[in-house]
Amino acid sequence: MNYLELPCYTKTQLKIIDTAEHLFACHGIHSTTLRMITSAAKVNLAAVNYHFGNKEKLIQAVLLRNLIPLNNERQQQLDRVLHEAEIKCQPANTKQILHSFIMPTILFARRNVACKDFMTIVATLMINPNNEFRQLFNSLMTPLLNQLVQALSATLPNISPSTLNLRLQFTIGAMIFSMREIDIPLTDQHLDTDINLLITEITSFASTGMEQP
Amino acid sequence: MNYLELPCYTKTQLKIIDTAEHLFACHGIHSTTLRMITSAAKVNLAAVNYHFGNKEKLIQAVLLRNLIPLNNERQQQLDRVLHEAEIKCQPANTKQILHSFIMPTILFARRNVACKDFMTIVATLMINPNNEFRQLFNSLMTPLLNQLVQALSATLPNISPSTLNLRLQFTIGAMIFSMREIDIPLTDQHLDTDINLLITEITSFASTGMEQP
DNA sequence: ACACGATTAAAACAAGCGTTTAAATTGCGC
DNA sequence: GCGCAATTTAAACGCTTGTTTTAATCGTGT
Repeated sequence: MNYLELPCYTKTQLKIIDTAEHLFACHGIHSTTLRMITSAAKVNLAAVNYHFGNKEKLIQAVLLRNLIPLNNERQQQLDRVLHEAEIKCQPANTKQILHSFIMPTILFARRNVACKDFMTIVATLMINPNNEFRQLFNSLMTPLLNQLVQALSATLPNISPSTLNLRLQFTIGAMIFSMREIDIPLTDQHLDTDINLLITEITSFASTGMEQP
Repeated sequence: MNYLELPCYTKTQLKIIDTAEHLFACHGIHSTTLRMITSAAKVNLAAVNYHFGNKEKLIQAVLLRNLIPLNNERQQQLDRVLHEAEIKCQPANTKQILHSFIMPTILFARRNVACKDFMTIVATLMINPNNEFRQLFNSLMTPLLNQLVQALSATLPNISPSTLNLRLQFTIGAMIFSMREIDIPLTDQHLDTDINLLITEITSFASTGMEQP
């Protein structure tokens, strides 16, 4: 359920999308100009309008190209966890549920530079309230997040759904802030934590916080 | 220590700063034009350049006007917690330390619309890696955050400083995402949680996560 | 009431923006 | 190898941006 497909792009279109993705993350979506994108991608200025229609549709293409596979993977992991729990006739535990969301996200963010860049775009989207792409973003995220809350509710029936909502929000915030080397000026040491350690750390951090009475 | 002072502004300057703060949060710093600011503030277009020099210095003024009082308050709370612990001749507990940072932040974010708007700007700043104001931001935050890590280290000597760093990063992420009604599409219910409940929730969420073995 | 610095006002500036146009070039089926 | 559609190119479009300029107005000390 909810598995979405992607259009297939030509080489020029991919050059543009790849470059745009990186520049969007570095300088922000609105500060990135078509001239920056096309000159970095070594294509003509008019190529964006020719291949995508306009700048906004290019942004949407960047979002969809990354969010659809990522969400498909998250959905697959959650389905697996819920299915295994169903077999054992008992609800999945908190750590498993959160892991099904956190693990694919961190793996994606660490896959390569482009993916890491993309997560910066997503983080900016989530934080900015009046974003024109929020509706698109929400339509992609809502089904999965609702399933997560539902699964958590089954596992933690003593905690009210509104509290679970709040704590899931905390969890997503913690995850987003852990994904890239956000230079929170804690120390000057670079945070290139081992990826498996990072996944375990954030999952147990969120789980213990989620389960507290 | 580390208490900084603010310049005092004229009425016109304040009108501009107030308006800019709101528009920056709504549309992003770079998407907000001087014409948007000056027309909303009902001042002349040239007023920004006359009073602040240029747009960048206006942005810095907005940052300083909010961050300096907020950080002074955080510093005061941390000093108080550490002082009380010193009197009792035992390290402050995790919850107290985190509370000294979280409580002033959430109170500030809920003070009024302008403050809430400002936190959106801060969140965007923290997420975007190549931001031109990061250096200014870091110079304001580093001293306080280092003290926090140090205090946590004294309380939780069995947890490595790098792990504490990571978990403090989680904590800040959770806090940032809880501060404004980020429309994470969980449910369509509006998240106007009671402010004291929110502070307790996030403090204990972060504390239990911080203390796990 | 006058003078003079501080502030506001209106207009213009060059530069950069997204987009469009029209011509040049490419690539592939026949 | 020709022809035609797909793509690329270069140039220009109208518009908005941050900033500057020059003139008008304000406010206060004498």
